Amino acid sequence: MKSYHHGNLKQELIDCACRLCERDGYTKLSIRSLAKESGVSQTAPYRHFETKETLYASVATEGFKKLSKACHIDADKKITKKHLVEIGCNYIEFGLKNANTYDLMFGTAVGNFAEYPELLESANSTYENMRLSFSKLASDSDEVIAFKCITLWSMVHGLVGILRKVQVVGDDFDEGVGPISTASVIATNLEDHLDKVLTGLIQS
Amino acid sequence: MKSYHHGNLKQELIDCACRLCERDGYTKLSIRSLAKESGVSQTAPYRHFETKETLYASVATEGFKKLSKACHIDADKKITKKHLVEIGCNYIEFGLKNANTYDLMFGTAVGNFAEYPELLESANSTYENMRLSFSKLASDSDEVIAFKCITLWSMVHGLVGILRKVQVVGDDFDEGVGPISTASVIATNLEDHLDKVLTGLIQS
DNA sequence: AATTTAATGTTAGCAGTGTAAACATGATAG
DNA sequence: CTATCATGTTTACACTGCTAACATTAAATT
Repeated sequence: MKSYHHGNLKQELIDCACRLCERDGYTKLSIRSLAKESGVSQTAPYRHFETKETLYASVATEGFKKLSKACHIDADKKITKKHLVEIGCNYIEFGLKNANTYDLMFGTAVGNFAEYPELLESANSTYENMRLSFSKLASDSDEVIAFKCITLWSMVHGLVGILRKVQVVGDDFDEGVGPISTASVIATNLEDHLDKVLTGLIQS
Repeated sequence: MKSYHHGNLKQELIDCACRLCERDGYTKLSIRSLAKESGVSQTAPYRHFETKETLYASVATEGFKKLSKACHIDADKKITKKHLVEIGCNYIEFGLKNANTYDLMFGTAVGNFAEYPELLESANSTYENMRLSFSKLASDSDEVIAFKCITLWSMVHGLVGILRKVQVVGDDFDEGVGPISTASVIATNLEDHLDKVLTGLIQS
């Protein structure tokens, strides 16, 4: 009883892609399998996504929207260092819990964000979130605020990458004081850790 | 006049893979093109690399060796904060100049380092370099040293990722005080930046 | 030195991929 | 009611990773 036209294919493809991407990693995602999953012919997705990269861009856009939401602090409240720590924690938590999507968002799968306006906007809004919070924390110049944003962002981004990678780097010489145990300690005391590194940053 | 047996195929494949990987990114690397480039049949590489991931692992191993070398500080000298800054700078410089190889080393192309002993060793030696330097900087416990390593590593790793990504994130609202200009400022004043963030870390 | 064995190469072929071109269907605008 | 256009299908091409069966030659064993 299914009709020739699907009706809502694009959104269904995106949803499905997000799911499969997070489950198996974006490398394992194929347009054909996606089409099959949606009960549609192999090339139907091409009516909605010019290339595979366009599909990637859509998945990444969804990712940035979720990340933005996860890092959003209610704007009415007064912002304190604690809030910044919370943002950082939420960011890292997102990166660790949505590792495969995170790879797509920050890897090279989508080469040039500027080619995908929605992706650009969602990515920038993540930054804008952070910018706003810093601007409410202290009356810094725009330059200083941007500097603090980039610094915090690179810190939490780096932690996501290293915390993930360390798990995979072998425990030959760990013995409770090596990188793995240490990473695990950091991961379970994220707030403390971020508080520490943020203190220096905010005072600067 | 070429003989049936190549003689040095494995090494030539690795070298060639490193070159192509850095030039075009590891996604564009195919075993078949690699074989053609080395003047050998499509499936000859399979005598030396069980799967494509094994080849990736070899390229990543080379990458970690180079990274280790780039971050090596002569062990005889007394280590100062300046040396740590230099290590960080060299690390970041490597990441930015060998971006595609860096992706392979820190992405998910090679799932489990433990399956590739040489990769494991070369990756760990990068860490070990850092560990040694920190241990010569101050008489901290092994735990504290490991903590400082992970923190520094995540900082420089994060900077590599963000500095690269920001270039690609659109400049709609940059106007000289946005993320792009800021990232560029940080990139051209890496030493200052690392000095700043390291000061807090070392004192902790 | 002759012969067996193992390492390294080739050929042929399968299943899967991204993508383009030509065609089919049906919702919608005139 | 009809023409148009968005959306779907079929077919096809060039490419991929990888396997199996076979060829060649270097190395080990007798």
